[in-house]
Amino acid sequence: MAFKLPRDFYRQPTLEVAQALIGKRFVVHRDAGRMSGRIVEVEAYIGEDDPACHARFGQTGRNSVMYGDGGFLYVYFIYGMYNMLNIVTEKKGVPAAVLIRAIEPLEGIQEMQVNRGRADIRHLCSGPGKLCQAFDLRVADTSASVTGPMFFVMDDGEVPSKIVASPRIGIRQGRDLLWRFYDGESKFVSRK
DNA sequence: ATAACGATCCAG
DNA sequence: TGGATCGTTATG
Repeated sequence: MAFKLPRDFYRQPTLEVAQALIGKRFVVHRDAGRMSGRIVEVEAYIGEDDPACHARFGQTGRNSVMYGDGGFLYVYFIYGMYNMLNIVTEKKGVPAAVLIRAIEPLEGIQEMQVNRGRADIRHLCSGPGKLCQAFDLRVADTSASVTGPMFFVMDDGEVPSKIVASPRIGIRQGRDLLWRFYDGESKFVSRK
C-alpha cells in the first residue's frame, strides 16, 4: 500500500502540501546506502508577498528553483555553516516551498550518527540544520527531483494523530502567520 | 566594492 | 545567552 508521492502532489497549494507531508517518509538513496525518516515538522514559505520567503526580493540566482515546477529540492546555505532542506511546491511560476524542519530517523541511523557526530537519536534530525547534516544534504542537491530514484517521499500509511499549527521559527517578519506545522505527538520535533 | 545579516546550533 | 562563520543581497 505504500507509494511514492507523485509530482502532482507537490503542485497543490503549499499549505495543503505542508500539512500533508507530516507523517510521510522522506527517503534518500546514495551509493553509501539508504536513509529515511518520518517528517514531523515543516514550514511553508509562499510567494513574493511573504516577508520571510526567499522570493520576497523576486527571482535571484539562489532562489530560481522556487520559480520552477513543484517536486524539486531547494537546499540553501545559511549562517556560514548550515544547510536547509526545502521541497518546491506549486506550479511553475509560483515561488513557494516547504522547509523540512524535523524528521524522526527510521533507516540509516548509524550513518546519521556518524554524520552528526552524535549518538542520541533525538538529536539527529530535530532541526533543519541537523537533518541536512544527518542526511548529508548540500546546496549541490538543489534542483534534484524529489520524485526520482535518489530522493523521494513515501506515503506508507502512517497517519499523525494531531497536527499543530504555530508561527514559523527563526524569522523576524511574518510571525503573524501560522505556517509551521508539526506532529503534536512526536518527540522528534525541534521544539514545542 | 563593501557591509549587514540570516528559515541555526552548541557550548558554557 | 553569545559566538561561530560565510554566501547572498542591497546599497553606494
